[in-house]
Amino acid sequence: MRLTQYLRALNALDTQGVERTSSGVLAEAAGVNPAILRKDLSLLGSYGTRGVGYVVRELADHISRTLGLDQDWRVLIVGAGNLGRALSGYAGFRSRGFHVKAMLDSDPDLVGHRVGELVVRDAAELGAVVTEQQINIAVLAVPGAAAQPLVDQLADAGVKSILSFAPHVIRAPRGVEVRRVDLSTELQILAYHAVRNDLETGQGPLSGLGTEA
Amino acid sequence: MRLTQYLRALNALDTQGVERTSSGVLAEAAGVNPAILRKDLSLLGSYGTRGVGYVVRELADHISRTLGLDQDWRVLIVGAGNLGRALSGYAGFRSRGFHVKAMLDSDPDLVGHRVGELVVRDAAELGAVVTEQQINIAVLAVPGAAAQPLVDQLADAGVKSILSFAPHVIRAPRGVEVRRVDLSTELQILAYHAVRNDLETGQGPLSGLGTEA
DNA sequence: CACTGTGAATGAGTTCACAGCT
DNA sequence: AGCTGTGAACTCATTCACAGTG
Repeated sequence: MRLTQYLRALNALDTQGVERTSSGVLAEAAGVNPAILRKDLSLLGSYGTRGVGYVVRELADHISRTLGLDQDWRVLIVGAGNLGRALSGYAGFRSRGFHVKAMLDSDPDLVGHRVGELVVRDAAELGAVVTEQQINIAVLAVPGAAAQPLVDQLADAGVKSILSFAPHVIRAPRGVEVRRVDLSTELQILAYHAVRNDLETGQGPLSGLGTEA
Repeated sequence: MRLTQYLRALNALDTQGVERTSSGVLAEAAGVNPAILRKDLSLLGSYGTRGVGYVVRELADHISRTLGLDQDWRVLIVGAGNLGRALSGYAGFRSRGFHVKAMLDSDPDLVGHRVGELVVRDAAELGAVVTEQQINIAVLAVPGAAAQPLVDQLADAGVKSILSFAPHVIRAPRGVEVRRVDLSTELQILAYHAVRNDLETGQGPLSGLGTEA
């Protein structure tokens, strides 16, 4: 999503005290082509001023609202392993309106332990926790095989947005958005490119193949 | 990269004792269209048998080689915070040929501490560590602002593949592949979709906008 | 005869280029 | 004069549909 990049660039400009900017400058900062930036923004309904450009603060606010960053997101982390714990403390979340409200694990040895300000609760309580904490986003930091059942349970509990770190293809129930981040896959893609570059120096016959994870 | 998904699906089939498969079955398992799967595989030079299908093990090996998973990847993790530590212990890495060989941090309080089997070393030693440990992939788990200088240093040291978790747009030096995983961005994209679905139920006027992070 | 490999058709997303405001 | 907003051209990826083959 390019909007997030624009927002970052705008915030950077804002901190620097810049009040107005143009598609050229902003596109440069966000690392994209000016034309597509203008198209995105116009599509978004945002009004720049012809001959002048965009008002930084105004545009930033507008994008923030569009991204839903003005509302509070209540996050549940499932899996209290290393990754889950790292995520719960991740600074970038809080500052953008994402609040980690609860943490679950199925391992009895972990249940009851403190992680930061949270106490790990039993995965069996999933439904109750979602309701009680009014969770609207879940993050799965669990082994691959555990992911699908959890997604189904979360969907039943009414969670419509899930970010999964499990290395498994997931069937998302209707109306539920699942995004996957697979760390091994990211490294594999790097490895793949490294091999290609070493062997062929440049574009071999294999291009495309969906560069996305 | 779809190859990684095919490989996962193939390995799953292999463990189940399945010896042969078809583009239909495999595509289903990988969650893609059979046509593109065949196109990918043919492009890759792999030979299936018309009227029969693909030999699971053979194809899996072939893809593994193409992805460079038969060679050893020596990984350096920069940043020994929560995320860095979680990554260093991530089980999915080792099993796919990625070996974390060293860990750096610039915080003197962390330098010298053990993390798993590693001892955290000073970020100032970056060049030396890369050479000595023959690092070929680096993972950045550092605050946003620190990323760009580190990428430049890594590039100078000869590292050509970098995975960054820093929330910053990065200028990749020539010949260096940088992939970014931005956790906040992932959540923002989810939040964005959640808002859209709530308000408009379905495809509003805003589609496209580069669904990739 | 079933299933691969692939040219041709479609479609999505990006870039160009310029008309239209301010 | 300068910069946005946008139709039209283009590029790249995906899907269709079928000829070719074991």
